[in-house]
Amino acid sequence: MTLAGVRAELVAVVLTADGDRLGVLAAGSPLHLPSGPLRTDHHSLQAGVRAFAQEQTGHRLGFVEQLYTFADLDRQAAGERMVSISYLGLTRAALDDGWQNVYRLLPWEDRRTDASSADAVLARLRRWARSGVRRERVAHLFGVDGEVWRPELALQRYELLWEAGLVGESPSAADVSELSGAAMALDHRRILATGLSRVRSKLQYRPVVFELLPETFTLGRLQQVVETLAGQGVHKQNFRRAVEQQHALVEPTGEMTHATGGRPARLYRFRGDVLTEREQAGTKLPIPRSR
Amino acid sequence: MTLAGVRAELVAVVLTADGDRLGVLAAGSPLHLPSGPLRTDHHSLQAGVRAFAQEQTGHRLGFVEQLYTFADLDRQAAGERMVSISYLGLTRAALDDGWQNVYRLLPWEDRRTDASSADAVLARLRRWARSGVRRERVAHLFGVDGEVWRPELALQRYELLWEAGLVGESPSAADVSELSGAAMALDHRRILATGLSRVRSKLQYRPVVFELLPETFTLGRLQQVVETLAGQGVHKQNFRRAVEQQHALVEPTGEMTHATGGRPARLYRFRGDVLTEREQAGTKLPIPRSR
DNA sequence: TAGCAAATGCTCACAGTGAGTATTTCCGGC
DNA sequence: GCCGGAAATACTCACTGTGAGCATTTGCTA
Repeated sequence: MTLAGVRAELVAVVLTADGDRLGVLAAGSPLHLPSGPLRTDHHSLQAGVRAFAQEQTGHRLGFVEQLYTFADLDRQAAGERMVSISYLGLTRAALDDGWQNVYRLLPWEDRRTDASSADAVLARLRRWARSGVRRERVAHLFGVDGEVWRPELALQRYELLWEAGLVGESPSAADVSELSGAAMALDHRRILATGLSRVRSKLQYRPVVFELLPETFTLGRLQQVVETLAGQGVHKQNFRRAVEQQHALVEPTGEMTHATGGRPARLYRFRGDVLTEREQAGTKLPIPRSR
Repeated sequence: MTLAGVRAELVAVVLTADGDRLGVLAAGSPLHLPSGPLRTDHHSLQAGVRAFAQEQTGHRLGFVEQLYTFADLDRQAAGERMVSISYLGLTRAALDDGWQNVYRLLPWEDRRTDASSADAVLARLRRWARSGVRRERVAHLFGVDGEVWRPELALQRYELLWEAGLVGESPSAADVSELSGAAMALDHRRILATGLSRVRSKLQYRPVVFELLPETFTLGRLQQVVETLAGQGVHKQNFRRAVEQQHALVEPTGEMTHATGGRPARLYRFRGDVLTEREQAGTKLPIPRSR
């Protein structure tokens, strides 16, 4: 039995939504997500993430949540095993040169437009997936052949593309640089996909986007942020209905803004008790209403 | 900047359902979840969990999934920081003395009966939660005052009880041994609650319980396992309807069993493609059907 | 043979949700 | 000052999913 020498590091997927663009903090070539060693002066992992993110990037993280811990052997360096604990962080910032556009790093995840880049990936995928099982998987993950597109499956889509050799870092990758955009270090694109999946999942049961919006906002702004994260347009009228019905989520401030280009819009703010992180969605089990 | 010396260990929440009892592997006094150091001969973390679980307990794990990584300072020993990577594992076994009954360690999580133990906890909680915010939290998590009980909030309920000093390991705990059952080491009860939350969450979008059932089974058996995990009874007819509608989940084998005590029941098996882990549920966003 | 137990079959009402139409109210340009 | 565009806001409608309950089947056991 061989005990491993271990080094531990934190890796952060820091996202921000600026208009219709989704940004992630990453720098260098190949691109690295911000990361740093685990230190003893961090009270907790979360505190560690907040601290080094602020030090390295100058951005204060609002929402922080653990994603996944990686420690596969291929991350091992010189006899010491590397344990990477990845975190998702949301912050509010304008996209400058510290930020990368997520939808250039995972182009197939943006379905807001007519998705020409997605089509390119899909065409290559179809060639790879001739057999039944692969084909079903493609259909399920990419929402074709009668299946629906699910934004939150970003990680599984990445994994499928990796298997198919359609992202730059695949072992079997050939000429795919135009499909997956800029090179990313190690498995950082996978970690990014994990973060995107997570934030989209959270979006489903509660618009956990208040970290990405100013104090007050219009429903149109809120919808835009949601669409930016989901990578997909939503039905405007129904979106407002859903948000407004979700009592205890937002409330009108009473003020209006005229800066929308059309009819003036009511301003809203998130209600305080939303901040106490109400977790999780309704069950799908047929549970009796009574009792 | 102080770099931490780090030790890494794996901790497993291994669950099994035996009839109406939910079992978790734990031994010793106080009870320890099975755990072991991270070793270099493990290809991956998952492989490591499978290996040491099999070595320590003799049980082969079916489903395995990472839960959470803990590394708070209070887990630190002698200058070396301990990073605990916890995993959920499901297996099929009969409850013998290696197993503990989950609903004795988290008694308030069992709502299948008239829940006298849950009432005891709730009474203490109400005394603790007089103020508005606390009261709302209690209502939300414990499904009182018009709110519904959500099985998958097990972790948040544990955390609330911990804050309220109503579990044995709370810093502010008084005479609560009768509420939370046997003592558990470190934060192992929290990790157990995390595992329970996770398995219940997964249950919502897909009955990921085939690891807990034999090759073939009746819908009644399936329902019993689901109820055991969820800690809650479900509506029988609607449960069958849900399962049967969920095409591609189960299929009848064509055989019947007479061992049910009533009318003979059709036997079912899980369909093969379920095993390829179709992730995640339908979105709650009002996304247009067309396109 | 009666009665029980569990499985199975079927109906119904209602809430939630996707979708579409219509109306209001500002701005900018002419 | 008037007109068209843009966005916000308001309402309606059909359909489906889901909670609930009633009814029937079919074995076993007393």
